[in-house]
Amino acid sequence: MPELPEVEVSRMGLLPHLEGQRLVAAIVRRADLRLPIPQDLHARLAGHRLAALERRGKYLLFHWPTAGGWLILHLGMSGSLRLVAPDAPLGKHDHLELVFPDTVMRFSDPRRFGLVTWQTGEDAQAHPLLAALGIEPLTKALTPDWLADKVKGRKQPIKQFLMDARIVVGIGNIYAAESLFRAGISPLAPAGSLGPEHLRALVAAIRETLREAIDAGGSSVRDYVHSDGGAGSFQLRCAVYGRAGQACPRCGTTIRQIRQAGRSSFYCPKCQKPADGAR
DNA sequence: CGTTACCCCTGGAGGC
DNA sequence: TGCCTCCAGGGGTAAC
Repeated sequence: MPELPEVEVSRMGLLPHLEGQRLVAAIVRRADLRLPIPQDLHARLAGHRLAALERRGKYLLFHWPTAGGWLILHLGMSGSLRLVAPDAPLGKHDHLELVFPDTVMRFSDPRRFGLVTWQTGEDAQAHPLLAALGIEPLTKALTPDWLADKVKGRKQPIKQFLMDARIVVGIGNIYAAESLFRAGISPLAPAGSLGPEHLRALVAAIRETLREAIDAGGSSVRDYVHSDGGAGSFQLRCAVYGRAGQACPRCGTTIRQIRQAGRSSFYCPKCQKPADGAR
């Protein structure tokens, strides 16, 4: 479920409840995720205040300055975070609990592709998993010119290129599909084949798609906290993703599903042209 | 170097 | 009801 917008919505939902709170206990229920959850989290963090909750790509960064570092969390494919009452029944896949005086944050992740780790020091980005990450798509770093330089000579299909976190972070399978639809570009188009017009449209499309998804989630943050459903309780209406066989909302042509690098892609063969001819 | 294939894991959906 | 297969919004690593 979680791409950049879902992670950002999680961050926004947690922030007002957790920022400045003193940790009472950290309880590891099951440690064997993609990386083992450190067993010494409680010893490290108990009694310390959470000073900030930031996001880098799809990673959430919990800053504990007085404990000397950052708790880094990734939701993987199936992870979610909830705030619950201390006596709420424990879920089958609740692997980590951060207990605060008034609430408990629970990290649930059925598939265990997520991770929790610790980075000592002032700079969370120094962690090996973060050090090589690409730019944030919602900052001014993402421009058509910057993208033009990156796609130069690349034959890789633009869909896979967009999902490469070493280039741009946060764009997963859904928002890659939706952004390309909005920009009128085929997911099959070689990245290097896109001209200035396409790149301008693509940059705008990525920004709008992610921003709208965050706004859609933000409006239901209240549902996210203290309820079931987690950060997935909001859903941006998709134009093409998951809509194979249905009519394109723009032109009515049947939406097509293909497979690229092992992932499903959805697109309108009429609205989304291979390279030239898109608008 | 760029790009693809495979792997980690559980659960839900659909066919038989 | 059960068993089987396929699929899932991530991403690191090995291999071509």
